[in-house]
This record gives sequence, C-alpha cells and structure tokens, in this order.
Amino acid sequence: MTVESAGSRSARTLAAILEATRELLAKGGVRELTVEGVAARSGVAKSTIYRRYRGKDELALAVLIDMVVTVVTVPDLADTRAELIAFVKGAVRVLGKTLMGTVMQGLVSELSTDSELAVAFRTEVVALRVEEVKRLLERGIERGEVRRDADLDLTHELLFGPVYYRLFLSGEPLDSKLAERIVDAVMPGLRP
Amino acid sequence: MTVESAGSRSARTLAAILEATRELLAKGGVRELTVEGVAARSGVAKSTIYRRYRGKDELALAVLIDMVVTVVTVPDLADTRAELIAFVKGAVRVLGKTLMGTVMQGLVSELSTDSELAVAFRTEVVALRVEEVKRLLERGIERGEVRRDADLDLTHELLFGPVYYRLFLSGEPLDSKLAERIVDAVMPGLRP
DNA sequence: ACAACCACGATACGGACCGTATCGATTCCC
DNA sequence: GGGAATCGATACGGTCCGTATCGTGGTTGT
Repeated sequence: MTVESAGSRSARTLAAILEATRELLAKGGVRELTVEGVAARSGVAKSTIYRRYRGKDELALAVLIDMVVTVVTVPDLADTRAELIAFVKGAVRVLGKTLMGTVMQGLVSELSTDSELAVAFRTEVVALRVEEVKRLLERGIERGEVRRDADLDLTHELLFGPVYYRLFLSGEPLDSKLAERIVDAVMPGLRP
Repeated sequence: MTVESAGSRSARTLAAILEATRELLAKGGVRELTVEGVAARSGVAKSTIYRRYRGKDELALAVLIDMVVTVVTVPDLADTRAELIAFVKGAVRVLGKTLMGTVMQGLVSELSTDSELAVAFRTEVVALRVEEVKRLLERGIERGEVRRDADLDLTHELLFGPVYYRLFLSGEPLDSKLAERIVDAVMPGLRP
C-alpha cells in the first residue's frame, strides 16, 4: 500500500484516465482531445488506454455517461407545466454551464459514423430523458391536465429539440427563460 | 482554349475542388474528408486548396452553402398550417435524403471551436430558414390564423429543433409524417 | 503579339496523432 | 510465495496536417 488514493491499481488507473480526460475536455472540447494527450497528462501508458477504450470518442462518451447518471428525477409538483419547466430547465442549465454541452457537441459527428457509439449513447443518455418525460406526462394524464392520446415521444423531441438546436446550430444563449417559453409553446397542444 | 470545360483556369480548378469534395463527402461524411484526399481526387495541388480554404471544415461549409442556395420559398397556399408543413417537410427531405444531413452532422462539432465558421454558417444557412418562417407566420397573422404576439424566433426553433434532434441525437428516422406531426403540435400555441 | 504577372502543380518538410506490438516490471489474487 | 493478469515504457509504420519553395504554364493589359 502506497500513499496513493484508495482502490486497486486498475481502479486508480481508470480514475486517472477519466480525470485527465475531463480536464482536457474542459479546455478544448472533443476537438483537442487526443489519446496521447490523456496518456501524458494522466501518467497512464497509451497502450493501457487503448486496452479499455477503442479511441477518443469512447473516452469522451464514458465521461459523458459518468455525468448523466446524476440526472435528477423531477418531484411531483401537482402541476405538469411546472414539472416540465423544471425538467427542461435542468437540461438547459447542464448543457449551458457544464462540460456536457461541449462534449455533446463534439460527439455528434462521431455518432453518425460509429454505430456502436451511437447505440451506447442512445441507451445510456437519450433513453433516460425520454423515460422521465413519459413519466411526467403520464402523471399529467392521470391528473387530467394532459390529453389521453398525447404523443409522448414527439413531446420529448419538441421540448429538447429547441434546446439542442440552440446549442448546436443557432448559437443563441441557453438562458433561463428558454425552458419556460418552450413549455408554454408546447402545452396548448397537450391539453385535453 | 483546350478541350476542357468552359471557364477560366481558376474557375475550372474551383469546380474540380468542389466536385471532388462532394464526392468524398458522399461516402464517408466530414469524418473521412481530408484535404489531401480532395487534392488527389480532383487533380488539384494541395497548396492550391489551402490558398482558397483554411481547412476541411471551410471546404465542407462551402459545399453546404452551395446546396442551401436552392432553398425554395413556400408559395402562398392560403393556409398557414399547410405552408408550415410544406416548409418543414422540405427540410426533412433534404436532411434525410441528401448530403446535407451528413455534412451538417459533421460540421456541428467544428462550429463550437471555430467562431469564424460559426458566423458564416449562421448568416448563410440558419438565417435563411429563420426568415422564411417569419414570412410564413406574418402571412398567417394577416390572415388571422396566427396570434399577433406569436414568438417568431421560438417557433422557428420549435419547428426545426425536433428535426435536427432526430438527425443528430435520437437517430430516429426522418420520415415524411414527421413534419405534419410537428406542425400540428405547435399550431395550437400559435392560434389567436 | 509580347511581356509581365499570377495562379497552379509538384514536391518536400517537420510535426501531431493514430493504432499496434513487444517486453520487462508490478501488482493482484489465491 | 508464486502464477496470472495488468501496467508502463518504448518503438513502429502510417495518415494527414499546414507551410514553403520553385518552375512552368495560363492570363491579361497595351
């Protein structure tokens, strides 16, 4: 046992890799993320990194998933509008003020050319949000606030599409009012 | 004057570059687009390409802009819903069945790290669509089909956000029904 | 038509990363 | 303690980057 942090050797190695990846992502995004850079910064051999990840994309995705796990489930506020706003607002905040936005943006190109990566991303990131939206809307249906035949999948896309649209393409700010404006535009189509 | 196509030498050179870029983009996307590849395929020297473009991103953007110019303006159908559907449907088709979707997807990552590229993209691609949506909605306001205080910018994001969301993230198909479903979900919030 | 001028093609260069392979040295686990 | 797994170090060929140089050919003005 040395002075190092706790955990087995491979656990410490893994932690060092992820930590270095986070740091490099923080300043430069996926664009400037290189396996050799991670190796140099983390003190881990390049070959060790390739033993765990197929490349820089999978590395970035690992960090992303590590962050997504902390997605909060919205508590019952007895008001669907308020719940949806809270949920979207959370996404806006995370995408706008943390690494997540940067990483997402860098990952988009890779998703189209790497189907394994795409599958992992969809089941471990997208699906979580879809489920939460469904949960909120079903709660709304029970309360009678939402139409019984509302299109749950489409609603999810309507709520988050504009957020990513800003992040990726239009470049307009992800301000705190955005969530409310989106929800208020979508709600009329959901009511009974 | 030789047997070659018409135009001055530099015009022919430029055409050859863009043509080769299109071909390489068609099979492999931005990911597999390299300046050296374009040089080899087009028969144009690498140095000549760098004389015109700063790199592969600007090259891809040039092709994209070349395609966007052909965006059709929607004719007056005397029905805002029908007009919006026609417009969104056009975007869905282009993004789903032509190079444009692929190029866009590859370009997203670069937009975050190259501000010059981002500005060019927004003024020459995004702005065109925003203007067209505004035109359609203002026509709808005059007809009394749309609320006078409708949020035009947000509407644009609501209409196209879901389309790009599918293209970039969820990976669900860009089918022909999508445009109609989106418009029908958004319209209730636009009516007077 | 001729000359001065550009733009182009060819080529070479150092450099960054890629992804793979090999091989002792550690560490882990029984 | 000892075998097995994992790691660090190092070297490799390869691709593509972006820049520079140089000679040749096209283009243009008068």
